[in-house]
Amino acid sequence: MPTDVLEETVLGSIRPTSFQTIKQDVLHKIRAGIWKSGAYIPGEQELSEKYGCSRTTVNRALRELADSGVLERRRKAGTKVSSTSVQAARLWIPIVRQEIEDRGQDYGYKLLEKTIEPAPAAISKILSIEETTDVICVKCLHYADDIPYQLEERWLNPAAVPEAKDQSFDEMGPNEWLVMTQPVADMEHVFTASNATKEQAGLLDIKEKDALFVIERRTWSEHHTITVVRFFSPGARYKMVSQV
Amino acid sequence: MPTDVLEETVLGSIRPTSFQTIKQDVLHKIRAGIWKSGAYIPGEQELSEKYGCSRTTVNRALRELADSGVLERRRKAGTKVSSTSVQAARLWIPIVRQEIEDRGQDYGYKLLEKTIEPAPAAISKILSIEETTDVICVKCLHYADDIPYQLEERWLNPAAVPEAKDQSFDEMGPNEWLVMTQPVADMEHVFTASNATKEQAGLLDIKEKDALFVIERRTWSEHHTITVVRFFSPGARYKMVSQV
DNA sequence: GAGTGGTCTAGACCACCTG
DNA sequence: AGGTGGTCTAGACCACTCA
Repeated sequence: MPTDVLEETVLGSIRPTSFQTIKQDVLHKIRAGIWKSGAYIPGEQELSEKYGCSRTTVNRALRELADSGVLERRRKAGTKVSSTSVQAARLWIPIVRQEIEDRGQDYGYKLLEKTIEPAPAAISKILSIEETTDVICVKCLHYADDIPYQLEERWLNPAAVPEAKDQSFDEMGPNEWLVMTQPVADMEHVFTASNATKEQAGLLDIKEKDALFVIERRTWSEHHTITVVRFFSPGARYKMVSQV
Repeated sequence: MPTDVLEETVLGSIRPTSFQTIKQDVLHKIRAGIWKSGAYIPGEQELSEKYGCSRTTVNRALRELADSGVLERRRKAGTKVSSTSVQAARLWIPIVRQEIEDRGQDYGYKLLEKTIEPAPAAISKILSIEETTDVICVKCLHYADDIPYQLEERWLNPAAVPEAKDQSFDEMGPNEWLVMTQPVADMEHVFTASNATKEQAGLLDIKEKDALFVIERRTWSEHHTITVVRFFSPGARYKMVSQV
């Protein structure tokens, strides 16, 4: 057993080397420059001996590091420190109400419009339905401490959620309603920026052309595209944070 | 052994039930509404018997689903389907050059400015250094097919990367240089939107006040904040996609 | 062909939390 | 107090891919 591992054992706990300890140690070795970018690191077998634990434990540590883009692994070739800076970051996408309440602000909601109309060409394409089909269109506004926080424009596929037709969305936003009633589904997010239209500026109490942070979310269930929604938030007030 | 598992076995492979099969089956049950939002699902022990595999395998499947926010787990309480729509999405943050070349466009680079100057108050705070300390400031432009794609404003902490002082950044952008020479480190990303200043508009060949998608990235090594960088991209041309 | 990572097992102990 | 998930082990077989 090499001395540095022995030190770890003495300094650390008596419990067996955990995969988390190994993760930290690998990160340390990379950050300290001991294992350089692009270089191959020892195999699982060797590491398990050095750390004095089973290969399964080493495997979990290295696997998780590979999942987050720190390491690259290939059978037979081995494991190396990632040289590309393509990093996988974890992004938490909260529901609006929670986001606001978590910051200790009062959440407010106002329905602006709910209509059932034939899908515009662009929307029918996104929802993968015929152009003539009716879709439910909901526009609403979310407030933080009575200040407009986010504008929501949503199209719902009635074939996927027929109950939405009878839902007024007067009191509860479509987001919350969907979360409560619909099973968890696959999502795709597209982030971009746009200039506020005159209408958007009026609703959000900002100036026309002010920068908006735009989140477009598509949601699928087993057989349908459920909904597509765009959230517009004033860029001056909105930040989305991700940490690895 | 229950019939549905038997079916799986007959329809699928002869190999033992893998954690991936279980993940898919759990997702299916959730999407199909068999396991509803907020409801508790069977424990690992019970599931391992139903799937005819070891508890370890079930554990891995459920753990990964919990990691991505689909399930919530607590000891003793059990595992339930997430009721909040707080979803963890995986975000791939590529280096600019790769991003452009992956789309089959030509990558171009131009250094605008490289100075060494006392850190402005805002930057020294972010880099966790004294205000009087010198920092390296680099401004450069990235092109896709000769069209301005992204404006980069970077501050480097000389204490963390002394070699950066001697680097001209004439030919190679600081991003690529850092990736090649510095060990992988911890990162934080903040996404927001802003209006282009007159100067930014000129450089990016857009109109003043046009919406910009802004990525701010901070990078740490073991002992220092290495760098803080802001990437400005025209919102009309830039999209960042994340999928679970 | 052979070495690496990818996965599964059966069993075990433990930390945490709820009832 | 007891059940649940969290983790570790030792061993095994396999898939992939490099030389």
